[in-house]
Amino acid sequence: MAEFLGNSKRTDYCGDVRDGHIGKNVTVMGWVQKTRNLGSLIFTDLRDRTGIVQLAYDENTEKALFEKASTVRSEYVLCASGVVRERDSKNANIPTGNVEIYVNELKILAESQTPPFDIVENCKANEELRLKYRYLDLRRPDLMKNILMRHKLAKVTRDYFDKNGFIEIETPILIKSTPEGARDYLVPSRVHKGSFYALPQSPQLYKQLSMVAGFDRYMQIARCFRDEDLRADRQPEFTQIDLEMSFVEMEDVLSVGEGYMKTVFKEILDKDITLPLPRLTYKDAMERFGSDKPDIRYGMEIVDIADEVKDCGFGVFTSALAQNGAVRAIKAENCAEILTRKEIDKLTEYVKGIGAKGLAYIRWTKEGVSSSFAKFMTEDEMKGIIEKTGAKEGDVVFIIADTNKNKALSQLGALRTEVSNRIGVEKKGIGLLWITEFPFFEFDEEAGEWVAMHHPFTSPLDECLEYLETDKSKVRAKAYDLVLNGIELSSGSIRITNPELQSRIFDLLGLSKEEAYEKFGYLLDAFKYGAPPHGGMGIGLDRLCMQLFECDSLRDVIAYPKVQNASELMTSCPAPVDEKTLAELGIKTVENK
RNA sequence: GGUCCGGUAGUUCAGUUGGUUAGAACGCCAGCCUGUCACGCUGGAGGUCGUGGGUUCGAGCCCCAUCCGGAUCGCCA
Repeated sequence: MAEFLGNSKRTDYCGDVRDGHIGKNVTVMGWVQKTRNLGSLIFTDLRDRTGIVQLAYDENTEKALFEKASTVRSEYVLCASGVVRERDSKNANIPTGNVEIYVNELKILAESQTPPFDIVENCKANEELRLKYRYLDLRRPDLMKNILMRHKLAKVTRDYFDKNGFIEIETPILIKSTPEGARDYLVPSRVHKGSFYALPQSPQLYKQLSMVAGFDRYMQIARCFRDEDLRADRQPEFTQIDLEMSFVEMEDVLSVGEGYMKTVFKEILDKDITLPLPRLTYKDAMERFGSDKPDIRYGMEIVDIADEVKDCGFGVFTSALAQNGAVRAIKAENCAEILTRKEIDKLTEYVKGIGAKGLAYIRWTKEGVSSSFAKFMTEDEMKGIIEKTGAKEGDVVFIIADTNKNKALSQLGALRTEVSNRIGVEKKGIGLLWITEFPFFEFDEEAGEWVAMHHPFTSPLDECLEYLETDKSKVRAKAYDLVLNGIELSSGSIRITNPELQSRIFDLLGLSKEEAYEKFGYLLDAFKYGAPPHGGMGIGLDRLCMQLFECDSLRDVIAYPKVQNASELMTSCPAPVDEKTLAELGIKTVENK
């Protein structure tokens, strides 16, 4: 039977009891990790968010108390008072292992059913089950630690930006839908039937308006929402460290951004990173790594072998080159034994899955060189490829040819990641860098038109303005991403504040004056009243945690995450609502087919 | 929307070519136990093999459908 807390007050957290407490009376509260009943001796490990301390009872313990202690089971909530004493036999494995609490008063504050899985570090239980009982999952030390560290990161973040003159401003959660980019989550309006609010994909326009207002430097730890399919590193609601600065150019924003990263790595991991961070232009990143978010902790860079194969007998290569395409290679070192024919076949399937026409390879084992295309090549041509890629015995070279150079590059980029994971390439250090000079436009093949790669308020580079109307492929933007270990951590840009340039851009994106005004009129109006030059960025807090705490999934750093179909298993949301509620909102139910 | 992987005791898993009563470990329950900390020893309970069909003399195993979870492509300005 559970007891009342009464006048009991905690004197110490479990994990804090140390040698210095010996001889003192303490009161601790927490959950039972484990009891070990030896007959006339009982030991109970009591856990709270700080750690574990051992409670002890022996033959001198009052009989009723001893009886009570023997009824205690896992996950019972206890309030235990007693004298801290040195242990007879110490446990070097835990920080409190020198001492124990010799209990003289015990309250069972709550009993517990046997939990559906063990509340232990590295719990092997299925994630589905753990998510259903998320409150128990969070009790586990590793997940508890992640959430506590996340708190610390948020504190470090606010401190850093406060020190640098940023003001935290809360922007609305119910906003106007701007159907650009990702799908919006919509909220029906009861008062305005048939009209909807949207949940923000980011506070983008509000932070720009805050610059017009004159706050000069804004930041917010902002919740953002996107109604798109989930991934291990994508949740439908996520948190951004959102910031915007006035009277700045790109260098100023990057400087604040990398100063923040340095502070974070120091404060959270006690690691030093060197500034300024390395930079790659988008073009170079694509040429070298086939990705705009390259993991630079390992090599395996892309090599152009066009010169080596341009006159060879292999039609796949020559025809790609003849049509202005590309033939590029990557070299995976010391993995010819791991990457058997069968493994290479799997990789071929993989690249075909992402649109490649095929995968050529050279595999150099102790037995010699084997290759999918050697029969079309002269010995010198093969030698040329091997020399150009620097391959040696034990290596495998992969080659992709495509009539579209960018496709070949991005396919090799994806292959590079896939191969590095499969062969377990060593990834050393912290792969933190800026990617700059993103293209302003990208060609949407399906729609057959140029669309904005970033958002339409991104400023083109000054020297690219002349190409706006003449050659969209040449226009680069004042847009920059921060990449950490192969994931996009942050994205930002300098914004357009010149109304004429803005309408030129809308025009080029096929947005009429009326449409533009309908969608963003309030921003365009605001810019008529003195808009300072400004720019900023948004840093993915969840992704940052994921990297800092070395987790494989965002779900490990978000207290209450959603699963792949965007539902939450603990509360079973989303859920239907009753007809009356829907009627109030002016919504008719549609039979779901 | 596509592709792939998984679902057997509370948990993690094993389960041969389709063949007698579906096993192990941990956990749980009971008893014993004076220094445990993965306590130990003895005994016990615990299963709609995700669900629904089908094939078969016979299905955990084969086939179809479906649900749930994961990875990934599309998607994510």
